[in-house]
Amino acid sequence: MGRQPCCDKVGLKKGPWTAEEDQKLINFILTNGQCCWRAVPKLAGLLRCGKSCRLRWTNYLRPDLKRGLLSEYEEQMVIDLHAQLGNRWAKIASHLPGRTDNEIKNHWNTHIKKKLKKMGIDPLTHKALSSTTTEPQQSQQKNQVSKGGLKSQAVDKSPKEPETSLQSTTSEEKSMGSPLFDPMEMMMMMDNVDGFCTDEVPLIEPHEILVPAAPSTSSSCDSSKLLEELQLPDFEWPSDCNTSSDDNNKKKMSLWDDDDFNNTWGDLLSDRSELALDDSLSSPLIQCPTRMPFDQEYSWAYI
DNA sequence: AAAGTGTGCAACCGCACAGTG
DNA sequence: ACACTGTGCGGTTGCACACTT
Repeated sequence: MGRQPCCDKVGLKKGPWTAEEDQKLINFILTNGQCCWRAVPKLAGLLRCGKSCRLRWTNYLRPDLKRGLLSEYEEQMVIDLHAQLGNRWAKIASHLPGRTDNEIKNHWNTHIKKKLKKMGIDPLTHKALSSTTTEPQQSQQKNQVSKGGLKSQAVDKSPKEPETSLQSTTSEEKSMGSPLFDPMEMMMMMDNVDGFCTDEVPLIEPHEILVPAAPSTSSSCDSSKLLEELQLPDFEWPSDCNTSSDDNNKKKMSLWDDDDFNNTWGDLLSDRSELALDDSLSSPLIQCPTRMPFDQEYSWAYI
């Protein structure tokens, strides 16, 4: 049985989102919270399909996203989780607050894969490359299931596991390999704090979207603050984004320049008045130094 | 400086699952 | 049980930018 397209594609815009579209989507979600995605484009005045709106929001506009390259710690976590879970990016992402499956998937394909190969490790099996050529690729079979197969095979045929962090990690998964650290333990700890797993992210209501009253006096890319708030264990972030050896990273991290950040939300909030937003929305927003992921190009300059 | 090539990432596509009537 | 809708997920693509020649 063929599925109907998620939306009528006639007349719908595709390709990169414009600043204006972003603004519309943000304003809509700030006003209404996340609701039925199919209805979002219509209600928000966007010529996009709902799916595209959801993707844009979850991968780029969501206020709880971190930006910038993954830290070494996060990278190691991804590698380890991948060894256990395979290409279940969403699940992996659920263990890395502020990271999206798309981001992790991209990072895996562009960075980690190469890194592992360079180290002589097969990124599919997580075993030494020399040994993978002769051994039956159990791990690969488990992890690298053809399109759509992942869900239809053992992984998700079992009764739906509670998607709560590593609680869903099966004993079988746990028995596989020997992680460099114990993500289970890590996740248990994380679950005990106010952090979240993307699996568990509730629908965001307008009053739940938090906006910083003022940027931190330190560099806004000082993720350690955020980590402190989350009370994550022994999470070492670069104290300054300039410590990154990667110029590209520097550039991206600098997108979180205090000024930009301040202007971003300040402008947004001032703009929102034009949309006749409920004033009650404004005050609770000014609460928490949550970061918004807008990049240089957009940086709300259009506001 | 220009052309060619490589890289990274945002976005799209299509499938599967869950929920509902 | 079935049809249908909405959503989530993973794979893939295309483009912009960086780098090299």
